[in-house]
Amino acid sequence: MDTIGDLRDFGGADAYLSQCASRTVLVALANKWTCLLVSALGDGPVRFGGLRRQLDGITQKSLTQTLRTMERDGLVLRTVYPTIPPRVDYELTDLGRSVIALMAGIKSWSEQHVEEILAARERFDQRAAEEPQPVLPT
Amino acid sequence: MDTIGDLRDFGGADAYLSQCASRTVLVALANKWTCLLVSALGDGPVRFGGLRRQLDGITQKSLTQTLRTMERDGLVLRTVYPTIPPRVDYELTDLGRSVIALMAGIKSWSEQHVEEILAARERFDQRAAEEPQPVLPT
DNA sequence: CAGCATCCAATTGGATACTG
DNA sequence: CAGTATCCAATTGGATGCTG
Repeated sequence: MDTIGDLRDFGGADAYLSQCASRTVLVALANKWTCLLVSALGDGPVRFGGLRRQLDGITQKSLTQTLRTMERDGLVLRTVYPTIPPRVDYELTDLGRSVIALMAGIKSWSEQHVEEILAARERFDQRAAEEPQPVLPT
Repeated sequence: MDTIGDLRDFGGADAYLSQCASRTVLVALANKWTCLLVSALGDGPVRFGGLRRQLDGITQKSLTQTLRTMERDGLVLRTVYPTIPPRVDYELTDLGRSVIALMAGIKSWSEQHVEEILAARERFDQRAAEEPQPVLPT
């Protein structure tokens, strides 16, 4: 093994380092809307309105912003049909498709383990409430 | 197939729904620090200071907060040694270990595809700059 | 329909000071 | 060492109104 071989993963990128460009990629992926959008787009092209309905709770602003960022990052292809009223399709690029497994994985892990986590939260909050309070001078 | 069979994944949890508890789990996972912390804790117990050094750019406040949330969610086990000076170890629980693959996967995907994404960003910004500007009345 | 622009409230994040 | 507490700046997010 050569001396620097172990240090480099891929061209030396290391998301642990705040100045490494890969950190910006990780930040782009690691947020709820990107995760849910990649999952939703995993089945094929969807229109703006369709995504808005599927991602319950997202605002028009956040949807537009997240889609733009994903388009800029090369994850999403945006197709505008010059019809009236306008129609815009969004679909994953090859690059985008290569993250489906990870993003959909997070979504389904969340769904599979909700109960376990809710229980853990209750236990934690219960312990915290039972904890001896610092004595106050009476 | 029964009528509700297709609708339920796991007890009916669906992170697409804003009111579903699984959405809160997804939100907890889908952020940069949780992603990097799970990855960092994947190798075994680490002390607070060690994590702070490894996760370049994290503040003490964010580190404490994220670790507390993860502890509350049952992903992390916190062990305090009553020594002077104090020493605190953090390690993943079984539940936490079951997300390592996903979180570390995001980190390494980011590192593997940085260049591709940086190139996509440049192309996008280039196109945007070249776009015909709306005519202004002279 | 699929946006953009704007205003404003709320949450997040950093810097700093102090403690068992 | 491993925090807590606080203040304050910055970013995010929602609500609303308008447009090709």
